[in-house]
Amino acid sequence: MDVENHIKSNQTLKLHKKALINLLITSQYVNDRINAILKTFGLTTPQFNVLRILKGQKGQPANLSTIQDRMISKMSNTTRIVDKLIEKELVSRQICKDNRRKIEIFITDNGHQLLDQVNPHFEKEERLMTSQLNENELKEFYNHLNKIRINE
Amino acid sequence: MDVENHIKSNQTLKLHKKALINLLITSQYVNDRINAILKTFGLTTPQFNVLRILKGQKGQPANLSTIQDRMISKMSNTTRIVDKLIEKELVSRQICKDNRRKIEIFITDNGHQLLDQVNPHFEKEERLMTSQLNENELKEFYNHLNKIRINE
DNA sequence: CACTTAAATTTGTACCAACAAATATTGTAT
DNA sequence: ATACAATATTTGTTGGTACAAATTTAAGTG
Repeated sequence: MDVENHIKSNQTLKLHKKALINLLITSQYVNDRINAILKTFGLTTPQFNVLRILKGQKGQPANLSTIQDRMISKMSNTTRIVDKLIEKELVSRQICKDNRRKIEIFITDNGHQLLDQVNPHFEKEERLMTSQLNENELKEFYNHLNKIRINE
Repeated sequence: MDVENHIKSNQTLKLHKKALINLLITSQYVNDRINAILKTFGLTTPQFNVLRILKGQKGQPANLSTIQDRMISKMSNTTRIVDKLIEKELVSRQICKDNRRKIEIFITDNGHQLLDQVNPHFEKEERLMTSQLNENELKEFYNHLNKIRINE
């Protein structure tokens, strides 16, 4: 669907505006598709991301700052996301012996099992959403995105 | 910044994954920049969007369904966004005479004045964020986004 | 008119984000 | 050792999102 149609605009927008609006609409679309999958497993996107980060630790624990560093959206409340995961027994938390300010977070066996269930669906959806773009187009798209964040 | 670096991934990701993650990171970036501007005027993004939609009505009122239709993210709670704007006296609400189920929302003079103040800053930021892409690249970028939403 | 269905909005709940302030622990300087 | 700064996490508050259920009013049917 065209952007003007999507937001039901009655004026003709400049291309750079349309591109930015399309970026927001499309990321919303991607988020919605991902949410729909995760929801069937009782997970939210940030919860899933925390689990993936912990899995990436390969047995090593992570403290909250580390998790926060690796999140796509650097938000401030990893504590409360982890709380939810602990309720579901997907992760566990213990105070770091060396530095009692730090909290070590582990993924549990339950957590691993849930990830293994979710991942095939997740990756299928990722492939589907990018299936209309060939390698060259993906590369272009990637570079264009980088140019928007040029002043980051 | 590269995507792997951004999420501190230690594995090499496939291009289609990197592109999708970059999409989410970049839309987050755009949202953050926009929020930063609106915040100095005491507005949130959805509040600003509702104001813009009402301005686009050119004197005509809008009901809640209309506003919702034109929002970038079609969320369910226009009522509460409008409540915030009424508190700030940027919009007013009155029950439609013809159909008392419908609520007519108007932008106030205050609302217009605030929009006139915000818009130059907003448009400057839009131009800045797209300044590294020429017209042809913007067109490509726009088309690539559409291809991701192909199954919409 | 009574009854049912549909439309438009409101309300409730659970979760997340942004921000600021509070708390707890460690490190450092004198 | 005491005071102070830095680090890591937690907590409180406001605003937003998604979803479902409730409410209100309008419209249609016998």
